[in-house]
Amino acid sequence: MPWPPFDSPCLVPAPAEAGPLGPCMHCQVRHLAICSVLSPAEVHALDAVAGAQVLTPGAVLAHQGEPRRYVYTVTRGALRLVRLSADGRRQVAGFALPGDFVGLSGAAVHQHDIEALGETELCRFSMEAMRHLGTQFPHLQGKLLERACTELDSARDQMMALARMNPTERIADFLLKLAAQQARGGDPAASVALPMPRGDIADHLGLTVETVSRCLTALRTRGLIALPETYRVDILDFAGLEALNAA
Amino acid sequence: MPWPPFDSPCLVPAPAEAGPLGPCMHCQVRHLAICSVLSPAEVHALDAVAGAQVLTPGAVLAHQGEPRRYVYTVTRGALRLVRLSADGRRQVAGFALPGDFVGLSGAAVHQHDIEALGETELCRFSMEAMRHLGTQFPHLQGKLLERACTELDSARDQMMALARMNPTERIADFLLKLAAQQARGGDPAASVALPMPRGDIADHLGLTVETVSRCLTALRTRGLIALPETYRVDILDFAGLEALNAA
DNA sequence: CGGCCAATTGAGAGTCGTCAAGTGTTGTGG
DNA sequence: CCACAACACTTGACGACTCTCAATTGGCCG
Repeated sequence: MPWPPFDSPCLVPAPAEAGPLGPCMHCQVRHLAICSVLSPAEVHALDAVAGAQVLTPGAVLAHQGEPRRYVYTVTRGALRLVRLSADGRRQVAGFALPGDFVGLSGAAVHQHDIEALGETELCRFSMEAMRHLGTQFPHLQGKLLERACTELDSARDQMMALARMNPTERIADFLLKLAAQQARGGDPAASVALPMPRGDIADHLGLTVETVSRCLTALRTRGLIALPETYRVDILDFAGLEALNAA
Repeated sequence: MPWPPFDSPCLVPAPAEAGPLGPCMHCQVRHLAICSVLSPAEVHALDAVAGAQVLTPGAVLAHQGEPRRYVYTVTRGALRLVRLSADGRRQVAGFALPGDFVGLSGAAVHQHDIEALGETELCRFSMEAMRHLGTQFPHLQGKLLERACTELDSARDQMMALARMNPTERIADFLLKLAAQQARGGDPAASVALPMPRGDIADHLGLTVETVSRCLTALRTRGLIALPETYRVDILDFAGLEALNAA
């Protein structure tokens, strides 16, 4: 089984301030990414056009170049966004964890392959329905804009990492971001699950598998992290990792 | 005078399909980036909250960390967005040319220094006014979302370039993008102005000044470009350049 | 128990960054 | 009007770092 294990469902609890809204009738989880500040009427309208979907490990949700028809929120598992160039070079644009929204793009066709890491559950919305809801509820569109801007900020962050950090710094930066992403606003946990194989990390950070492995070993040797399992990292020294990428 | 020359005002004509709208009363140019599909009422409302601003070469429009109060459209000249890390590493996140919109970000404070390359003219909108207009005209918010998504796509493009292309390919990619950006939808011109010094190109592409210089020389030697002036590149072989970055 | 795949570890080579010198242009001051 | 100084760009030599290639280890499943 080449796929990393998913022993925990990774269900993210809804924030308390979301109010007394029930969970989505389809995926049984709030659409955290876009709903946490919406009104009950808006959440209900979203639920009405949502559909649940389950992916087996390695399943491909969308292919590069296909017309885009849906957007998604991840409710369990994880996705990777992969771009392949004509000559075979591979770039992992990012990973979507529970609570993340997938599908913010200005293009009419998919810019990436979207693939499931482990068993993954999604909530699906047709883009047409989203457009309709957007005109009906300006608040929803404002929320989407906010989210797009946040994504833009983190994309620029990643550019800085790729352009100016050495491999060890990129790994440290990646681990800290992953911890924060999994914590979803709460305190980052010291033990971070790596839902993706080394090759995906490498292609995400512009490195090779060997370099990723060497850097992880180096961080472990320096006492900053521990590697209890292949697909798990324990962060022993947050400050030490942060000091590496003096952004 | 360390600043690249700006002999042409770079004023971009409004697209014909924009309809019979007059130019902005402040900057005398349509706010192309956001107005081209807006209604007359919306454009008028935008004009009413706009203010013109002129920057001298090297002037700093905003500092990293300052609270964000305005968003801008560039109408003449060019801007660069610069991020400096604590240990002095420099990253140029991007360049804004006439017609570009500056200020899409989810953060409350500026993530970059914004500096003028050559003499530059802007049209300025307070973020508060934009928010107000957004609720008043959902169409405007939709247009901003669309634009944010486009920016997101190009940011991911840039990540691919930084992660997986060698220096020569990055330069080729950069020149083609710059040509397209200056053409604004029309056919890219064979002669491309470089409003920025070599150091900015280097910090934009994650390279050093020396490497940028060597790669430009290499492209010239291979007959793909000509360098009639320091701050101008003639593209002699579009297909050849595109073949380099087989994305 | 053996095969398969991913991850790790090691050795060698190529590329790009660093340091240094040289070239060209611009603007200033004699 | 010319000389010089300042600055950016270019070119060259060298070295470090990361990629490539190869072998080994480790875990999971048949």
